[in-house]
Amino acid sequence: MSAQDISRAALKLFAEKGYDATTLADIAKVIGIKKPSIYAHYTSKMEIFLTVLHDVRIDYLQCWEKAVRETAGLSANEKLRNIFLLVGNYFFHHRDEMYFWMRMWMFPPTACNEDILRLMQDTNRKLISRIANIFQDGINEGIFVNESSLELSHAYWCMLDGYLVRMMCHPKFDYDKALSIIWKAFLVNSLQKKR
Amino acid sequence: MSAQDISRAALKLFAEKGYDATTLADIAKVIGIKKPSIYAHYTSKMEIFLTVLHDVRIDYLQCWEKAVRETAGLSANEKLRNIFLLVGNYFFHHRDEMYFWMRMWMFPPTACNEDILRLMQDTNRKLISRIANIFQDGINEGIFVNESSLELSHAYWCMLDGYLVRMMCHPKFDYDKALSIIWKAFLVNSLQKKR
DNA sequence: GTCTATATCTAGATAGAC
DNA sequence: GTCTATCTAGATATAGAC
Repeated sequence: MSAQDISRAALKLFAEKGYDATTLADIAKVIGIKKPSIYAHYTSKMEIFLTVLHDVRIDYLQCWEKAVRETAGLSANEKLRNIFLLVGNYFFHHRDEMYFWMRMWMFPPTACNEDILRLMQDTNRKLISRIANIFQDGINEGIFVNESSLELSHAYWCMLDGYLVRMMCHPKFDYDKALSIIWKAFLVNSLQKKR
Repeated sequence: MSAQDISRAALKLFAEKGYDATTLADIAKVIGIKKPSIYAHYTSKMEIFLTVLHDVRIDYLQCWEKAVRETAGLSANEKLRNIFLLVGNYFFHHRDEMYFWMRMWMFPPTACNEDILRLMQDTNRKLISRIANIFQDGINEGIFVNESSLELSHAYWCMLDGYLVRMMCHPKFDYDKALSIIWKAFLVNSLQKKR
């Protein structure tokens, strides 16, 4: 039994039920040990949570690095479309991470201190900037209409967050078909300059 | 002291901290009574929650009725834009209701039974249908491209949910400016038939 | 590292006086 | 309707044996 076995089980439970509703007994039961044994690996419940958060955050950021790398040669428009697709696909195949991340982002446990909340804000702000920069490139190249790139990024993130919300709350909905329509509705035509 | 004083205080706390992290002592303290006095008005914590949920749901649905009524004479395109605006505006001025509703929608308390979860699903499904019907009208009138109206509604709801997520998580962002850009990005041009 | 036993605390809920 | 006092259950966390 390793610390990682515990954090993996904890991720699943924190994602499903949230921090407050998950007990150490729940976690212990999943991996087949008793509650006090957890303290041989972690000093507190919060330490488990922070470990999970750290891991989920790192993986999520790596997904972004990968997405940016893979779309490096594309036009601004295609970059945006493919990053949307890659990030959406990442969470589609990492449901626990999605639930955990979104829960933490929107409704963090009250036990979290200011530093952790700030980390979440900073992390998301940086990702918003990344998208804004791509929009700015597109504007500079004359592909997009000249709007504030930050506001455009927020519009993009509305779509992305909304898409994740639908993945979480409408498990049956046809996410592939929806994705193509969402993208068609959002960006394919509307923000591009008329020629 | 009335049952409504209690449910009002509970709404605020449930919205901020969630069901699990809110204690009856918290609620009692806000309205200046002791914990056991609550039981003169409610039989359990869950009953308070269900009362709050009922009230928030009714108000939210009334907001929709009003939005539909006020946009009755408009074109499909203008209907969609104005409903988005009216619903967004409602939650902008009813922050507690927004946090409560979104929290319940995405991450309901584990103590909620199946009936309650189904009620949430049904409520949201109906609202999605409403938007789909407006899209269908627009398609029939030749205003919109001929895509599945249900999928178009999901795209619309991505924007709306994403917009609410930003209201919750980016309290400082300029929601008016964002709204106009979001709408421009989303629907003004892209789904309308080229003439 | 894992266990049993236990300490400590806090929650929801009840009893009964006023 | 509100209070004090209390019950009961379940939570995090610790002590100490193996």
